[in-house]
This record gives sequence, C-alpha cells and structure tokens, in this order.
Amino acid sequence: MKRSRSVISRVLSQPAPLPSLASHLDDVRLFRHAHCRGVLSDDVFPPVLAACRFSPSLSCQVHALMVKTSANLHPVPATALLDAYSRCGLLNNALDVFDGMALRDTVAWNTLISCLVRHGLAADAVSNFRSMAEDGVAFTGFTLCSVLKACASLCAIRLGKQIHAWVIGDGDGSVIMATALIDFYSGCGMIQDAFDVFRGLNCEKDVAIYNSLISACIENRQFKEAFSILRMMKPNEVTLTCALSACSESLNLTYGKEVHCVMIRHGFDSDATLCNAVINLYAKCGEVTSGRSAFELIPRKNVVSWTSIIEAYGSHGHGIEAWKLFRKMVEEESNNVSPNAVTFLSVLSACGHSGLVNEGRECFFAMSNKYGLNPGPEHYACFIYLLGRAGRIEEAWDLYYNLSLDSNKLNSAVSIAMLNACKANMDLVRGEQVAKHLMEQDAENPGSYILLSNFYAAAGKWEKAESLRRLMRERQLKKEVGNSQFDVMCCS
DNA sequence: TTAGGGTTAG
Repeated sequence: MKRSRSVISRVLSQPAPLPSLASHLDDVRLFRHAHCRGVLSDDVFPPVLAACRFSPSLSCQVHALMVKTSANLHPVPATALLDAYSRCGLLNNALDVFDGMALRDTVAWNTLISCLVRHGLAADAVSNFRSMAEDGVAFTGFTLCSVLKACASLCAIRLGKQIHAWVIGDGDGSVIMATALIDFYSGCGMIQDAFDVFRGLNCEKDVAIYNSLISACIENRQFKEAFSILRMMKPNEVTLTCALSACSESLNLTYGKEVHCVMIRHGFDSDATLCNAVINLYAKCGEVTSGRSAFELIPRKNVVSWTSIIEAYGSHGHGIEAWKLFRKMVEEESNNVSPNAVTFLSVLSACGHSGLVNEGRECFFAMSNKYGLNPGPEHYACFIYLLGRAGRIEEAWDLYYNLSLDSNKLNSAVSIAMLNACKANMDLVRGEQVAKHLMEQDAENPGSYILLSNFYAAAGKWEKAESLRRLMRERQLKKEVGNSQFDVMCCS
C-alpha cells in the first residue's frame, strides 16, 4: 500500500497523500484523477491493478486503458494485469494476457503457474513449470511453492520429493518453503514427512508454519498431536479456526467450547471465518441452537455463514427452519450476499430430509433461472432423492433420463439416488436400467454392490441379491465398516 | 513496479 500511494502521488506531483487515503478504493480514485489529468504511465498500473484485483469490471477497465497507452506491452504491468485477472476469477482473460506477452520473465511464469493452481488446474500448472524450464527461464522459490501446491492436489509424490531434494541442495531453509513442503506432504497423506520438515527447520518458526502443521494433523486425523501443538504456541485467528476445525472433526465439544471462550477473550468474535467455524463446531456436535446464537452475533455474515447455519438445521432434520433461513438470506437486500452452489446443495439436502418437495423444486429451478448457476451432478442427485422419497418417481425418472443423454451430468451419485428412488417406489424395471448404469460407472465400489443387492432383496429377487454378494466376494471387494461416536456425560 | 506459506460451508 505504501508503495502504491507513493507511485501515484509521484505521478500527480503532489505531496504525500493523507493517511485516510490508504484504502483500495482511494487508490482507484487517485488513479481516476491521474487518468483525467492525462498523466498515466506504465508504473501507475501495477499498484492500481493490485487495488482492483477483486473487481472484474475494474480490472477490465484498467486493461482497456493499458491497451490505449501500450502499457500492456511491458512485462511488469502485463504481469500485474495477469495477476489481477487471476484473482478476480477471470481465468481466460488472465491466460490471454500471458499468451500476448512478448517477453515472459520468471515473475510472469510464476504468476501464470500461481494462477493455474488457484483455479484448480494443477496438471496445467505442472506442465507450464516444465515449459518454463524448456524456455530456459530460471525458476525460484516462488515457483516451487506454487508447484508444490499442484503436486499435493495431484498426489505427485515423485515430483514433490524432487523439489524437496532441490530445496535441500539449494540451501533454501526459509520458513515459507518449509510451510509449502509441510502442505505438500500433508496433502499426500505423508504426515511423518511433514513433521520431519518441521523438526529439521533451523530458522525461527512463525505462526503460519505452526498453523500449517496443525492443519496437516487435522487433514490426517491426528487430533491429539494437533491439540499438543496448540498448547505450545501463541494463537492467532487462523490458529483458532484450525483448532475449532480439529474439535469439529474429532467431535470434541468440551475443548471446542474452551476455544470459543479463548476466541471471545482475544476479541476475535467479529472474524467471520472464525465465527463460521464456531457454527460448524456446534452443528457437528449436535448443538444447533448454540450454532444459531453464534450465527446471529456475526456482524458481517458472508455466504459461508448462511450456508453453515442452513446446513446445520438441514442435517438435524429441521428442514422448515433451514428453508426459512434460505428465504431470509435471499430476501434481505441489506445482506448483499448471494447463495452459491454449496448453499443450494444444503437447501436441497434440507428439503430432502424433511420431505419439502415444493420448496426443493423451487430451490432447484431458482438455482439456474434466477442465479445463473448450473446444477452439478450432486444437485441432481439431491433433487432426485427428494422426488423419489416423496413418491414422485415419474418426475425423478424424466430428470434422470434426460441426464443420461449427457454423460457429463450423470455420475454414480445420481444413479444411486435414482436407484434408491426406484427401490422406495418398487419400480423394478427402471431400477434394473439404473443398476446397469451404476455398474458401468462404479464397478470397483463395494457400496454399489451392496446397494444393488439390497434393491433386489427389497423386490424379493433373492437369487439376484445373493449373486451380487457372491460377485463382490469373488472380486475381493469389502465395504469399509461404518462407525459412530458419542460422548457420555457423567452427572454426579 | 509484477509472483510464493497457515483458516470456515456440501
């Protein structure tokens, strides 16, 4: 921020700006001022792009001005533009900027790779890392941190270990690199290697690396270790969010309440991310009312806050309350929050569990018609489950049949929902068609055999039910045994 | 003057 203000003020030939101008909005205003006075130069664009990197429309407007002044032809402003597009979600614009760059230095490649990782294109990130080397551009620690993230998503252990070996050889003992390595090993399920990186670090450890190790423990279900690390450190908001996540995952409500108290004592109770983790803790541990209280106290509720509380009610069978909250979310204009795909899934699921067919239908169609969101297979599965449970087998079948014409929209979750609908409505003919799809989609999943076997058993087709169990044994497929956990409260 | 690490909802 300091840098951006000084650059702009230099352009305007003005004295140092007032401290009150230190916001993104002020940067943009100053930029507009500079533009009106016709004093735009290449070095104005990077700080302004950093200021409007969360706004697609502002990024596009600045891009237009860059074309007008030819600033887009220079690597530094062009890289800043690529980064702005990447951060505000315009992936194709970002890639076009990179393609149009005549000179691509290390930073430009790093920004591209980081952009691809941010948008979930890990394989493309790795292939561009290789292209970078082929083009003779030297990589840096920045590059490797992004590539390690891609390796974790792809579970590319070999490449990740090669990078680790290179880091050791290069003598990069930075805490940032160590954090990236911990994330990589954790993502690949190699928690001991993550601990080895942590123990082997010779420089001062900061709060982020502790947080990373706690997250690694949670991801690998090592809750005891996560709590031990917590006791050794001075927590910040992120630490407490991780701690709450550990409590939710391990259903440790007692410790979760302690963390909630610590959070209030530290004055972190207006942090939306942390408050959302509190809602999730209470919901997972069955205390929906406490979750609701936490929700009501959040000063600026975001889409995750709303979705968390809707999910909390829905998963505990309170479909009507979940529906009411959804209506409140979309009707209160002051919220300035729109439901996303996860919100719709939570609402559909809540309606399904409570038999709210009309509400579920309204929600399903509003998703695309009103909010422009394409339902994914998980939304179709939820809606078909809801229809089947309510005896609307014809409507469920029409939807399923149309989906079966487009393989991108049909997966095993949708087929399982349809098979359950057929089972609930004793529709053997359609059920057998779905069973065929399911075995094509997921023949390695023991759950599919159990489901099909149960379907035939419910229809009285015992021989078919038994033959599926036999086939499962022959293929040595074993379903993982389910388990439940509960705390026993002792009152003296 | 551009790029890298830790957190929340299904």
